[in-house]
Amino acid sequence: MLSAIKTALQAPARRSRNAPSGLRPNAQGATPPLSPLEREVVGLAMRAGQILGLPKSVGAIYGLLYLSPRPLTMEEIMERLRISLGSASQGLRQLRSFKAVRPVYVPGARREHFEAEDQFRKLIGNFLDDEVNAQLELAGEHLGGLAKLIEHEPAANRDWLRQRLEKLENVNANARRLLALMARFLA
Amino acid sequence: MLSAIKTALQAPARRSRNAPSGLRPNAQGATPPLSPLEREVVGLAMRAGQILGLPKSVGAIYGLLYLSPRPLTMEEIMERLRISLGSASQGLRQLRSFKAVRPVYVPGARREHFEAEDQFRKLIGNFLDDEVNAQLELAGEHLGGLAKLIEHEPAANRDWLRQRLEKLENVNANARRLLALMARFLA
DNA sequence: AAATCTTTTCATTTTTTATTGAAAAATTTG
DNA sequence: CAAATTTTTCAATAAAAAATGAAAAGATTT
Repeated sequence: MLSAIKTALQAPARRSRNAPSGLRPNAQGATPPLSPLEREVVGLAMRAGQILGLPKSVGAIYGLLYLSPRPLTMEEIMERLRISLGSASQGLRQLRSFKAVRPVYVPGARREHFEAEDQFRKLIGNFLDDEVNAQLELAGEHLGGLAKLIEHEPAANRDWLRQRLEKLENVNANARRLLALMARFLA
Repeated sequence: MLSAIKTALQAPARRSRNAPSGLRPNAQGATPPLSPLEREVVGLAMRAGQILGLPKSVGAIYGLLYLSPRPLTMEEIMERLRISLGSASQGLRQLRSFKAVRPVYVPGARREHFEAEDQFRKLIGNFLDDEVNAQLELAGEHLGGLAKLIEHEPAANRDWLRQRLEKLENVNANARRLLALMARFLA
């Protein structure tokens, strides 16, 4: 686990005196450590994200924003989670890419602020579309080309292999149906 | 990617002369390289497995067995996929643990033989039960304890935080419903 | 348009995960 | 029950993934 986040999650560590490199300290001054509630929710989001194959820092950012009553800047995110500039930037980019997080206009603020999408329907819908469906289609295309490779197999196996490939195609088709069912459930 | 599997997938490489360490050469003699069809299906299984968070070698083993008209021994799996003893042993263990592969009795054979479970209903059902459901329950337990942490938050935020936590609990409940729906679809 | 501030990029470093293979354990055979 | 064979375990290594932070690029202000 990212040791900085581990630290942020476990120890109510005191904030380091030095500003993170390349950015000047937040105007407000001290960044408070994560509260117990925040630690829990950030941890939860990290685990949930990992199931979907996201880096821990990405889940952590989402968790922090989800529990924040006001939009946060990238700098605040960095400081509170104790992650680097690069992680914060890339994590936010990834979260924006599937609309789990959106930039919000904050009047008079120079820095960009972010807030979490809290409609999980949308979140999950996007994920199913972008990730799962894409994979299914890719697999479907591959499967199409396989039948003709059977000719290169020993004659004795061909019928059996044909059955197996057919079964794979059924699975693909059923997976699409299941996906559609899930989409309906979410709507 | 595991370079040996990469090799096995791409080059119709000639079998190495030396027997793999610790095992004497297969009685039948030469192990044929993967056929084009096998290469495709093994690759497909690797990718599918990765979506579920499995190591590539595990997906590869399943793919090879899925396309094999007869049960294979661990040694045959090692040789054909060109993976190590340890990977084969651990991969088979993992596959057996969620019943994607089962040992088959082959009369007169000393070595254990394996075949792939080809009923994807069962496979997916097991996966949903063991992995997804377990995670949901874990998350559910965590969520239960969070409400009392709200007391430690600034009073001004408490109502808002309560709403957010409530939403999370709804999501958890809905996810369970969705899981039940999927189970019904599979049956 | 120079200076200042903010964000992105990306080569390097760190961390995590997967693989290997020798040794230990278990099993089977004679 | 000893020898031979097969399977599992696990410490070491290799490969892959994530995080870091300095430098480049992009904005905004004065």
